[in-house]
Amino acid sequence: MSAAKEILERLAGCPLPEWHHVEPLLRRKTLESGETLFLAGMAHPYVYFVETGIIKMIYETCEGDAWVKAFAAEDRFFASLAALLPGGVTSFSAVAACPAAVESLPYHLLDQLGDKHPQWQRALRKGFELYGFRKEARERDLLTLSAGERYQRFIEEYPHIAERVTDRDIAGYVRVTPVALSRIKSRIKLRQMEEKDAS
Amino acid sequence: MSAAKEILERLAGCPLPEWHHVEPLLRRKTLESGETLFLAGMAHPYVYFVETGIIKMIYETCEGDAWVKAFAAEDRFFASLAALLPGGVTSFSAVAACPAAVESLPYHLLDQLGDKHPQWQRALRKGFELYGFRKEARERDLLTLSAGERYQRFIEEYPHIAERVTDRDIAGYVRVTPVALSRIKSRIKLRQMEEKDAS
DNA sequence: GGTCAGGGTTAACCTAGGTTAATGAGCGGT
DNA sequence: ACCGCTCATTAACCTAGGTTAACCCTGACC
Repeated sequence: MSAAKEILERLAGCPLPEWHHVEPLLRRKTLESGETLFLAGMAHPYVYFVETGIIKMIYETCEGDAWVKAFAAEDRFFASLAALLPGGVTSFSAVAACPAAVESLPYHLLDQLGDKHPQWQRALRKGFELYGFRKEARERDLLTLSAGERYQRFIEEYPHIAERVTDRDIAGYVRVTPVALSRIKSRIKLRQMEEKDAS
Repeated sequence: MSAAKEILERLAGCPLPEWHHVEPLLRRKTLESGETLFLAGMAHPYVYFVETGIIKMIYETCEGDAWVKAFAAEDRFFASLAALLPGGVTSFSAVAACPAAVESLPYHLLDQLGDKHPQWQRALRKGFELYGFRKEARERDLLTLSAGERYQRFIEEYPHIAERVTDRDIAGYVRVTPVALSRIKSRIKLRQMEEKDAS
């Protein structure tokens, strides 16, 4: 069973018809750590499904910083929404944060199947619903939390990701420099020591 | 013609069937500036359509800050995605940033119509697509731009909103305090003066 | 007219995080 | 074993923004 099928049918909540039309267009790709899946600026209307490993989506600024928009680990799907819209291009790049295997499908195929079958349309809508839900949470964290709080929430919420990517990437996600993240970590350690001493 | 119908049919790209089933559940509400539409923490599975005015969506922290997630002006729709999901609650409040009139529809109705008619399902999917697209852009701005750049982008991209809300709300959107925004503005003014002097 | 409240500005001070640079640990390649 | 690389840490210094408080302006209300 392909990761794509599993993920899409979980979204739809039912089996999806015409999978035999999908199969031949499903591309599988394995990536080494650090290998690029796609680059910002490309027209890239594909949806990805993570089979194994972790993909990081990054915004690269002209100053050379690389801020991490999101991580996608096993069983997640992702895409550049901007690139799915007609004539759109990705504003971020996707890079393997550790050895990974992904599957991809062209969005126009999903779009067509959506117009033909309510089950597919439902899967797509649920997919966008979930995507929006995640983005809403990310936006809230960036707006309301301090850097230290964002770090703590990240390691609590995604421990399975935190332990498999570099601190550098975590810093990019938390939106601080690696130096600042190191300081934040030592501050936390210090506080934990103090609490232990007090008790 | 209601704002909701106009917005939804623009999303669908075609007329929507069974509008007579929608009409009786469509609620219209006018708000004075500062009046609350809904509060964070509520179960609130409704989609809103802005007829006139501007609604701000805000995250209120326990420290008493109010950060502005987004503004919705004329012809926009919005909802708390988290509250649309079964059992979910809003994590933000919606407040009129100036006198406003909105229409609302219960999401379960849209969900049902989506399951019945491909046109409705398409409208919903396009709606989520657009919502995700906007959130993606917001996330990028928060990750890659400095406070000053975020302010400049905001007044360039949404001049019709910028001139109708208070600086206090703009500061909340840019994610700085009103004091810092004032400083940013005077810094920009200073730079413009210098450029004029140089030329 | 006077008063009051809220928004915007400015100044003084403080803190968190950015910047640069030096140091050391881990690791693959030769 | 050695080199070279990347990553994490630490220190020194700097800057942007937070905090507090004083001030002014405007508009609503009495």
